[in-house]
Amino acid sequence: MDNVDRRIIAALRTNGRVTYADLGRQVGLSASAVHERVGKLETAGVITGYHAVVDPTLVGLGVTALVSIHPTDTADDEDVAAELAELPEVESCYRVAGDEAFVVKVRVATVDALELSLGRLRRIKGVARTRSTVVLSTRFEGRPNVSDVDEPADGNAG
Amino acid sequence: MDNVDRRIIAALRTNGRVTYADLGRQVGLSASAVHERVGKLETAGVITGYHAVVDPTLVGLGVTALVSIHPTDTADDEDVAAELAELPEVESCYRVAGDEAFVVKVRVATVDALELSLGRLRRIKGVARTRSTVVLSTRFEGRPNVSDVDEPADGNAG
DNA sequence: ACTGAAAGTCTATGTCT
DNA sequence: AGACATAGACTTTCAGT
Repeated sequence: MDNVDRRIIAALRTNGRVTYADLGRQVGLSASAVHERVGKLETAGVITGYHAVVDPTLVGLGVTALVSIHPTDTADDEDVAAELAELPEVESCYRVAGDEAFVVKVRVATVDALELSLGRLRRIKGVARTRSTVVLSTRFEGRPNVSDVDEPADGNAG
Repeated sequence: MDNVDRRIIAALRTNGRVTYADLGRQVGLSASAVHERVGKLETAGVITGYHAVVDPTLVGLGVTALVSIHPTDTADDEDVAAELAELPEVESCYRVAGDEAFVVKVRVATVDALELSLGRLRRIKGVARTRSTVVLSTRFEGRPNVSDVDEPADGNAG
């Protein structure tokens, strides 16, 4: 993982559909060299995928909520996580430190759908109670944190 | 927005680097037709971008925290949001209903860096206090919610 | 809105340095 | 690890329906 890799990653986080040829121009390598590096980054699990991002309101998912999930005394984390994964409206799922077991992000069409979803969440074995925070607006989301990538490539491959 | 569009979106959410030729095969259209549809979805703002997703631990960002930001009585939401946007470690920022003004997701390298980041957050004008929840593990994140897309295309363009 | 064709570009692989 | 060559695939545009 040298600076060239970091710049490739930054470029792909910014534009996941950039061509290898373009990437090569950006980092000063041939397309085939970039192709090889990206392949290795994918194989190594550094790059886990490429995804289109969609405006949720324009696809009928205008209601977002952050839901804290408090476990029962006898709850099994893995079982709870597995059941959360079954619910398509649960977009993200974090196991957290503190009173709650999980914090999940739920995305649904309407507040009615949110109510139904919360009902499903509460019915999961191991869930004692939930606490919902409705998102009024998403200022930004999933921004790439590309701190130290602006430097020129150093050429010293790792 | 017909079923074909929804299937195209679902495919691009799953694999943002899929080719138009492939997409065409998946939805039963020519590559040029798909190209045109995707262009329209982008122009309409339905598809807002394409991004590579990276394993945070493998790029030196192993510590994630969800931070509730409680405002002062005189806080200006927009100013606070603008200042949050300046901090690269703040990956997502939600304006929420309830006691807190914002919930943000912070991604940093170490707990020391988290402490520094929380200091920066608290120093923002309009921030009264913060409440941090450290993420122990991310079970899944940003999953596509593609509910009603498995049906065959109906061919009735909107 | 879609198809099909055509020109240019890119990918993916192999060889060589 | 990367450059270069290349065959096949893909993109992008345009005329036609």
